[in-house]
Amino acid sequence: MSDVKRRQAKADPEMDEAIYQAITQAILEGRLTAGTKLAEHRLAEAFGVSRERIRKVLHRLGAERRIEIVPNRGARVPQPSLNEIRAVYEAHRVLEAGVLVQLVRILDAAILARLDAHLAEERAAAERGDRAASVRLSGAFHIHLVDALGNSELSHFLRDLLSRSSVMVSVYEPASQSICAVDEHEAIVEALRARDLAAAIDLSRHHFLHVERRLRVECAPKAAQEFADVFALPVRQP
Amino acid sequence: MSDVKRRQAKADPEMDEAIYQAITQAILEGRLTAGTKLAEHRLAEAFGVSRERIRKVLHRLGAERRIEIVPNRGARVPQPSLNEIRAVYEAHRVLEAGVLVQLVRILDAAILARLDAHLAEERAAAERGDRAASVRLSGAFHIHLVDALGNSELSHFLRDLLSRSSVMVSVYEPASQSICAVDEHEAIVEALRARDLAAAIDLSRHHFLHVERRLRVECAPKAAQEFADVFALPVRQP
DNA sequence: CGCTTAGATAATGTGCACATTATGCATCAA
DNA sequence: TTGATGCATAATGTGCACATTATCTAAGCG
Repeated sequence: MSDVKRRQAKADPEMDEAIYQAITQAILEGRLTAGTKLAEHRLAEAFGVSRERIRKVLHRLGAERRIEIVPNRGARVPQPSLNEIRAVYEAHRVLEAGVLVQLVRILDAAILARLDAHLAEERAAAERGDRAASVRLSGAFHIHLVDALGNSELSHFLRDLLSRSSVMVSVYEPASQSICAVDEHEAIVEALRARDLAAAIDLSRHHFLHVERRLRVECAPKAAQEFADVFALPVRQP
Repeated sequence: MSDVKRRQAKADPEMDEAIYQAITQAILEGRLTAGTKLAEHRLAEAFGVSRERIRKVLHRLGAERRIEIVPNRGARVPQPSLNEIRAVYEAHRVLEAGVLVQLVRILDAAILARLDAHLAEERAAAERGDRAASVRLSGAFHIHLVDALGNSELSHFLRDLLSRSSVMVSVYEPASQSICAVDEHEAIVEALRARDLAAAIDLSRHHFLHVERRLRVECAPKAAQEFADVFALPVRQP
């Protein structure tokens, strides 16, 4: 009672979210390579929290297909096959075709202005050779397209696909090339501005085929990482 | 030790899956109406399992947006607003447009044969006035369309949308009308057979607009249900 | 009479102990 | 040397006890 016997941490949804974001970001940014074992005890120690909290986050990640969970055998960072990657890209391509169909119907000056502003930003990053920004902005372009519809279902699905393809790119994509050609993005917006639906869909299709063609089967059998190095923030001071 | 003190149930993923399916089906079939509180203790008692098992299933359902979970306040069957329902239908419409774009490219005799077979089944159900079968088959038509692409990502997303719109229909749709007109489905297949993409998209679009137009705001404030009646199977014999 | 508030009660969140299962390793036989 | 087998160890799954939070009720006050 009055003892300092044990102190139970109060309900803290922010901590759950912080751990969730930390692991998600680590996978997206490639700090956690494919195939890495995610042991509950190790993670609990690295974050300085109890094992149950890690367990809850891990199951949530498993339900969202971001990690792979095998009963009684724990969780791993998935190593998708080339076919699964192609399926994700194809799904993105199919979805974007549908988005374009709807977009030409509701297109107005405000939407075009937002897309133009993004293209300018993207081109600036490409011209100054900022690869990190280029990767981020090339993904953001497709997010802008679907967000223009204002449909949270579609936006959520696309972000899910994009987060999955990001980790895939980090595994299979040769790092020397830029992800998306800015020219192709600009061409899509021009077709939209001209209300040329067939052209926009065709450009989008070829754009994705270009990206898919760059994929190579390059397995990255990196050594096991130390979680304390992967996650910078959870260093707790005594 | 050797006592019959307490017996821990061995790991049983099938039980988890059974409970998950039971709750999902109950929501889909309308046995659990919108707004019903899903108390952990009540569910544990109804299924005859421990509270932690229910808790795990509930969090999984919450992650998939099938139920609504508020921290420290428990889980409820969601009562979506009319706008949210429209968003789900719009997402379905946008996705199907993209599916049609890809479908006309890979269309062959086998796919058309499967679609024709389904249409015959659907028309037979409509002509004999089997409303239950009509509802089921009209949803299955759209599943057939996306499954023809053989992309599990797209199939999974569409099934998710369909399961969400099913519960919505049970809440908002007047029960006297059939969900989908078979004629409209047949017209879409005919446009596909003629490789007329623009017509197919337009037919699909109007088809969904017809369904959306039927939606009415009809709140169903039914009385609280007894879980023992809702879930038939978990009656455990002593 | 209406509003606020304090206590009682019920439901959810968390940590821990233990059961169960998988894995690594040494030993032995062919 | 290679393969199989049994044991030791570690990791995951589950139930329970307790802390925390929300909800309900009723008393008190303006």
